[in-house]
Amino acid sequence: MQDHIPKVKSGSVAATVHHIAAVVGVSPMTVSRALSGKGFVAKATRSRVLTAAEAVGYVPNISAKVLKRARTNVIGMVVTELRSPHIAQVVAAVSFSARDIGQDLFICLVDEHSSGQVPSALKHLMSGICDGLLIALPKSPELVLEAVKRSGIPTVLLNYEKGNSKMAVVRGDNYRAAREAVEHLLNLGHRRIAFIAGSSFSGQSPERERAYVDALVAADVAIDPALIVQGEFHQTGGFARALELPAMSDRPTAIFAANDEMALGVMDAAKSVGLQIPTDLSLIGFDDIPTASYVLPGLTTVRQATYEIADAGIRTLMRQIDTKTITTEQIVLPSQLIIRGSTGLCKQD
Amino acid sequence: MQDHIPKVKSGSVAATVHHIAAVVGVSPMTVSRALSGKGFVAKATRSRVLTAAEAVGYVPNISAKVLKRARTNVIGMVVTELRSPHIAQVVAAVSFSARDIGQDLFICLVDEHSSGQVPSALKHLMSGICDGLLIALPKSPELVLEAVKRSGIPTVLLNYEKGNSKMAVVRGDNYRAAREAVEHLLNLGHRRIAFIAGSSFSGQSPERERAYVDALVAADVAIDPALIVQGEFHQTGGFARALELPAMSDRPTAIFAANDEMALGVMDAAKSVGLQIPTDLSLIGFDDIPTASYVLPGLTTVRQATYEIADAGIRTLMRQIDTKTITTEQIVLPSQLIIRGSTGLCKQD
DNA sequence: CTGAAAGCGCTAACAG
DNA sequence: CTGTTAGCGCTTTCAG
Repeated sequence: MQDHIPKVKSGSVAATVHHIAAVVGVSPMTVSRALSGKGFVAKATRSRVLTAAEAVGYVPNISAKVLKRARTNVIGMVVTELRSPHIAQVVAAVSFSARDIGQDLFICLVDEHSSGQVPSALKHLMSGICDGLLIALPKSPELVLEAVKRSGIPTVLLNYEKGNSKMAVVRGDNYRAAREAVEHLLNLGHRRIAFIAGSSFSGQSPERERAYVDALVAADVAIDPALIVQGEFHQTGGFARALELPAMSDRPTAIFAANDEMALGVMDAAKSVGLQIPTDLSLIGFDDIPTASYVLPGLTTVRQATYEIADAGIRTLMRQIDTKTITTEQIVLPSQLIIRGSTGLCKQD
Repeated sequence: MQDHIPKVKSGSVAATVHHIAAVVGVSPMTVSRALSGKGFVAKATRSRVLTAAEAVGYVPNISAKVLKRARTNVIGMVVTELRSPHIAQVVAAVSFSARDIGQDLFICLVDEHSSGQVPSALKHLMSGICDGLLIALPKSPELVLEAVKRSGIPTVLLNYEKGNSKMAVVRGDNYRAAREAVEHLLNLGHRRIAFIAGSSFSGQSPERERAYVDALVAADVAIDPALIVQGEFHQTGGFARALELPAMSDRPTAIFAANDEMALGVMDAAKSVGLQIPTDLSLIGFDDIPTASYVLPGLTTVRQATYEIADAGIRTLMRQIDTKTITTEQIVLPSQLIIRGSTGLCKQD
């Protein structure tokens, strides 16, 4: 008595396994089997089903799958910012990696100021649509992470550098590369080196700052708190901080910015106050965003292994999904100091 | 005999209306009504339901809603590129607008080279999860648009400037503003003006080019095909084109680039070949990406009404969704010429 | 005001 | 190799 099968695929009504079954003259279950490739279906039957499915433009309804707790082959990604070139690169890389292994990616931009609430977009993402979640929140509130962990959905954190998250993390190395960057400046003779910090939420900037402090201490250079300033990861932040330079009594001869955008801000500010880079001021950024290699002089910076991070993130997530096991490994991929024209010998000896 | 109700919300099993119903001692239907606010529920009952829902951290299962063809309050957005600052701005703006009216946004990055296939991510987006679709494909293959149209899902195209799409479109003005930009150069005395085109897929660059041609013709300046080059909307494209300048027999005194990224590429290339901007070369871009106002000299450009476009796009889409009517209006929002330091008087008279 | 029934599209599990 | 049954979580419809 299955007479409530939708009539015919007409215009805006999507085809279902029932339609195809009716066309081919088999049961919906056979269609399902033929389409999924699981179980036994006669070759002839299968090809007829496949042809019919193609003809009606059949698209399986994810939601029905979700309800059956079946795999959706969709993974969700959560970010708080997309206008940052580096984050955009990470998202693009993840998107490519996902596609490579046949997974679709739904990206969600959640409000960084979500006052103690789990964003509803994230709730949606957790409600079964996705097989797993990739979280790249530069400002991850612990509360959100808690909620995700409790939900039990396979999750991997990207570029999150903080203790006790008890979730799998894949990130680029911050400390070692940042230390190398500062040592590069020290080797060039710089002693007055400023650090422009980003936001502290993801733990990345603090690690870079720790490396900065350690490198100076190891070189017997006293830490001057006046040289550690806040740039909030924005170009405007770097710009504003650099504009203050000429007024300083003993101005730094080099600046290490916690990301490239702030460094580019410094670069423009330097020009506007008449400081030549690298002659008057050496400059290092972090991330190696595309612009870093086009500006003049080229920006010395630290390149994170973005594609490798994305790939490892996806793979780690897929492993959790496939094995139905939540893991908590921490994968750290090395970053690399890229020396370009923005750093030079300190001439103020 | 509903004894197959899941026992208790335990850890990773999401709470359902049944759980809440069991806790409160009512039927699932009453819970549904209380939660949705539709239909009549005694005040006391409602508040008990709400309390219980809050307590167990209830999140409605979208997929179940989808299956019932109910509204999901999720809208999907499709883009082919996220690393372009302007597109990132558009996506961010759309995301904000969506949140403002209580809708969640799922963003999907689809492959621009999707060889004649409708990307599976898009299929998923169309399979009921979303109430509507916002499409901002700078390289929209008509095939994809066709598939979307056939599916009957409410859709709005963003910044798509091509005829016969038969879908609603919201976009920034290209022709008028581009013409104003070229006229600005003409007024400064420039006659040798080059145009660096972007890709032609979205129809935006061709419109800007048409404005360029018309402006020159109206000013009795002959069109020199050698001055119309292809930059593919990339910074590298603009950079490469500009590097060729010094070798030209009668090099242009001004360049109009179809977007800011190419213009910034030109800027860096100009520096590297020893051309001063605006002294030796005037430069105009398009989009007014954040960097445009930070570089030195500031980049003269055309600002698209990004937030207004996003807002109008969302509103147009919501109207379609709310009224269950597919519309095909074309909304064009004015763009604005922003004059900064990269354009100056032509000195080669 | 509340409940019961049914079914959205799909697929495990079981039965032929 | 194929079909039947049942049920995922929700809401529309109809009945109290």
